[in-house]
Amino acid sequence: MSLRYAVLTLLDIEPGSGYDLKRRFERSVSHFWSASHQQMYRELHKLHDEGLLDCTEQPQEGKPDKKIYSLTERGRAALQAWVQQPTPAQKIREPFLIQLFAGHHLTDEQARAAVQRQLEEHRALLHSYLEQNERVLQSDPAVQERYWLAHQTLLLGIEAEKTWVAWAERLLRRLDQQ
Amino acid sequence: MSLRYAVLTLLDIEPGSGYDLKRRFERSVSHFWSASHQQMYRELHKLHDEGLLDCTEQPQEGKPDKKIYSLTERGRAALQAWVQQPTPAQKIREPFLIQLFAGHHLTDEQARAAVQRQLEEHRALLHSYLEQNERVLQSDPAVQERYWLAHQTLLLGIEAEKTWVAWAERLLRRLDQQ
DNA sequence: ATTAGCATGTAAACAGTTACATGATTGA
DNA sequence: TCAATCATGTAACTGTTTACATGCTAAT
Repeated sequence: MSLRYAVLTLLDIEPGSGYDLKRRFERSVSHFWSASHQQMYRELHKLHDEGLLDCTEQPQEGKPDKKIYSLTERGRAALQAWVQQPTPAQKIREPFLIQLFAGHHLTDEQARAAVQRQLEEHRALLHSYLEQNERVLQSDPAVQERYWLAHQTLLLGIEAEKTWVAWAERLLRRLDQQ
Repeated sequence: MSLRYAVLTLLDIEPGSGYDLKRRFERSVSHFWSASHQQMYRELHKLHDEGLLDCTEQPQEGKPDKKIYSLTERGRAALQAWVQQPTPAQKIREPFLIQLFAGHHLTDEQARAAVQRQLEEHRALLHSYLEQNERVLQSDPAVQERYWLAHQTLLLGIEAEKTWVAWAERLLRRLDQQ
């Protein structure tokens, strides 16, 4: 149920096509949501059928037409109603931690390599969130003011990745000592 | 695909029934995996059909029979093979952060209440993980030694919840200043 | 020539949630 | 008597991933 509101939220900030949306998910909300382009298109069709989105086709030279979606009155009302509802914290599902939990099947060398891989992935995420943060801090102060709560989500993403990185580094040092 | 290996991992440590398993998920791996009892039973049937699990029925007085599952040779081999494979980091999906991202639809008072609710949930999680940790630290040192990597996952859970709590508290102070 | 990016979609498989169903025991 | 715990299951639905499909442009 949350994907639809993630879609409505981004289109509320700025209208766009399914393709646009996919990229904006990757660039601006990947620290708390992700979705494939198939999910986008399906959700956009559904929301359009339900009258929460308007759609205007925009012809382009040498490229397929773009279908630009934007919120209708009802769409904005639906988003506003949902935003005010309590939401339970998401359950975590982290396959890598299952592997560590079954870690007595690993040699120290294998464990080291696995942790090292995760460390690199999380360092890369941290790096990209920090870059995003720099971009936000250099943007129009009036926009920053308007979306300051949205910005807090990025700060949480940064803190979460720092936590992962620190944990993985500590674990690697331990594995090295053995 | 990961649920099956989570199930195999727990049954590898100690055989048990679907019901047992459900409780053990809640008590010992809830910081990185969760599943409903329906998922357990379905997965157990599948794994049994595929020959990765043995099943022996254990009659009980005044209670329904228990079906005790344990790993077969092939089950152990399948787990060991999977544990050694690289796994990509899980994508995050946190509905509450969508709500904050659309936070310009909230009054300060509504935002405060929402953050407060999350803070309480994460404090409760932190508390329960710390309790789990105490139990681990008071258990048999030989067992602690054997499962020290598994224990690392709990330490990450604790750090992650501390990060959430600290973030939410900072955000609340900010909202109060407004 | 090949790869990457733009742009949209269908179909099938897999995973997860919610609701319903049964039936016994134990404790408040 | 009512709720909780033990113990297992079916059915329907919703959500997510993976594979396949088309076709154009721009850069290497």
